[in-house]
Amino acid sequence: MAITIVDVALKAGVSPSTVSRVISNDSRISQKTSKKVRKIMEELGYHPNMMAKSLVTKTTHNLGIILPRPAEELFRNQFFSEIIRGIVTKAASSGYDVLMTTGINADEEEAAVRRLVQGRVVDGIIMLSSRQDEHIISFLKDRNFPFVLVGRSEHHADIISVDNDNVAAAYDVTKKLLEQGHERIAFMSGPANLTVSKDRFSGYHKALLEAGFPLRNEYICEAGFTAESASQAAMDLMNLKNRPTAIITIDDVIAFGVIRTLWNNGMLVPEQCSVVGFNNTIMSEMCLPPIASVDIGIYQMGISAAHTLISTIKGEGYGQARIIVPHQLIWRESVSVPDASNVKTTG
Amino acid sequence: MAITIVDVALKAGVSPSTVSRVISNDSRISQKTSKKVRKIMEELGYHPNMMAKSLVTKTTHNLGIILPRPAEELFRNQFFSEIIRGIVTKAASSGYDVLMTTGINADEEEAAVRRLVQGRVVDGIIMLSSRQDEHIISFLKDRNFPFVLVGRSEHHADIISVDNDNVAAAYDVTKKLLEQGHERIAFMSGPANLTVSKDRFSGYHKALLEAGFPLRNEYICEAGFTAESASQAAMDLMNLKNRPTAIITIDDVIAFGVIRTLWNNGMLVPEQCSVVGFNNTIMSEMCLPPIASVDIGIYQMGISAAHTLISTIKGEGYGQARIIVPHQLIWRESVSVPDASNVKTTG
DNA sequence: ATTTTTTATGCAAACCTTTGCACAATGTTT
DNA sequence: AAACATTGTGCAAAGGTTTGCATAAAAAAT
Repeated sequence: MAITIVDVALKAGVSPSTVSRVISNDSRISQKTSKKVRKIMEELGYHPNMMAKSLVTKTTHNLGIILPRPAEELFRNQFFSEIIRGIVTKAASSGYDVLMTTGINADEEEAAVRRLVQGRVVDGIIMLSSRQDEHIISFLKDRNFPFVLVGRSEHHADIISVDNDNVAAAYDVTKKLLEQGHERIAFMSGPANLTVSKDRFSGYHKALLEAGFPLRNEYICEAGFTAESASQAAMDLMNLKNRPTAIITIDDVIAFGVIRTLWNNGMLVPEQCSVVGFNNTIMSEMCLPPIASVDIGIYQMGISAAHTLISTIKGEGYGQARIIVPHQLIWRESVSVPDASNVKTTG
Repeated sequence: MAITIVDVALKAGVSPSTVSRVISNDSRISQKTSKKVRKIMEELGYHPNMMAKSLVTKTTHNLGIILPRPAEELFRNQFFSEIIRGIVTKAASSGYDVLMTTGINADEEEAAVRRLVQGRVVDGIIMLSSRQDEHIISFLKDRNFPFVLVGRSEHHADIISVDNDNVAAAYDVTKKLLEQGHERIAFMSGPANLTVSKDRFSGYHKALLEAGFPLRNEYICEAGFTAESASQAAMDLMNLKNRPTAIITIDDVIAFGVIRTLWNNGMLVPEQCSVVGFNNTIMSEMCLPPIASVDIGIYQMGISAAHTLISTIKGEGYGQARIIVPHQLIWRESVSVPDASNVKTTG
């Protein structure tokens, strides 16, 4: 039988209420009593039962994370370890623990959320959105339950979210390539229906327009989630009469696939073609050549998400906000000024 | 005000006990009552308050994970996302959530553990040991609190742990290289004080002995945690009169560092020297050339750890066990049969 | 028709805290 | 010395479940 607050009270010759007040540093307790009680607590190795505490305070000091469903696939993407690291770090330093759960399918996922929310298991929830969780978002909103979305919701504008600006990031990358003299810049997305694909394409498009270059369909292509999936698209690009001098890819993995494909076919990066990735994963700095990429501040997003959620739980403002974490271009050897022989060709 | 079990009971015209029994599928409840109560629960959107439940059952259905302290550094290593993925997946499918916490320093870490254990926040704990947590292990053991260690404890033999066999893995790698005709095999560890460095070295040593080859000091060297740290050691090896025909490194990152260093100095892998990594991270399959590595089943370790912990919590056996997850050699292009011109040189 | 067994339900205590309110003791003002 | 303010503590209710035991109703056995 574990030792409780009344054991401490008895031994200290005070009431449980007093012990409770000592623990919460209630100003009304005298120095003397406080010291005495603390000593007994120490002696007995007392630690409050959090369940009992939560039951009365209606507070758990837990932050919930719903892991994206096909955990299998998505976890590979360094994204999740990075963001969770951010969340846990911030949470811990604010006195919160992080509770993770996941569901095998949409129904189970929703059940998990209900369990956490209605079962009062967590004080707030961070949704790692990579798909349509609109249903769950509605559920949380209806109940006015504290939550923040990492990413972007298409249907709900009036929620708290933490995200990066993919349009701006792609715009910056494209613009920088243009400044370096590249004129024939290709864009290789992931699966086209992903928001991130669309957003980054927009940025690319915008920069091109601004610089007065037309959008050329043969420079726009699509890969999947894997390096292999980039192969065909890469070769198609390089077989064009006016091959691009630079390729912007939507992810380091795809950039990797492109570089490997070119290499396998006797073409060097960046000599024959510059390649840019996204997300600045370990891979990008390790590759030969190291891949220029965009650090979209994933760790920082985790920190921000936890911070914002905790503020919301405590009722310190927010309530509605869209927090954008700044990105940063990381220029590496996979990019160079376009080769003279390539540059002069025009489309 | 949230809706409680008595709201349901009232509306269904039964007592709270009955509702409780309906929820837990108590066999004594009649079909009719059960159906009636379930309908009301549905209507009212009732969900039990887990805190209250935990308070009386002394059970939380939470698994705790203590994240290694310098979370910063270690998280980079894909290890943690993999293992957590395994843990969460298994936990979820067994009706458990996973609660993560961390401490900034040793004291905070211990405080966190006490909070979880004595505060009855979790039913069991998974320790991700990468350092001396002996103190915490003692604490858990003394209290007879369910926990499993991922890794190995030097001081405590009689605990449940999940690990891979690094000695055997390195032995297998070395043996395979010997079989391919390599005779001059170097070994590059990480920081030498790490258990993993020691174990893998043992395996290497053992295979060499068995094959009748002497241990040659100039072939044993040490790198750090990063690719850069491997540079000097790699060049030292290649500058030897009898340069090795193969290098076994303790981690893919180090293998990567070696490959890059050789490349920068005009040497090709595997033509000039074969290189083997460890851990089979994304990097190893993405590298040019892809790195032969050892899959030590990290995801599977997560699964096993969660599985074993849950069994222990439920009192289904275990109690003391050392579970070894099998490894698997993943042979890739960074290894080839030694070049004839290299082979004939002898030391 | 009575007793026994079985089946289905309810009562109330217990789990461990926190906290509003009342109260006692001490110190301060008139 | 009386009235008042201040300070420190305790009482008891509340929070939402589960569960051992008792009991009522129904079914089965005598």
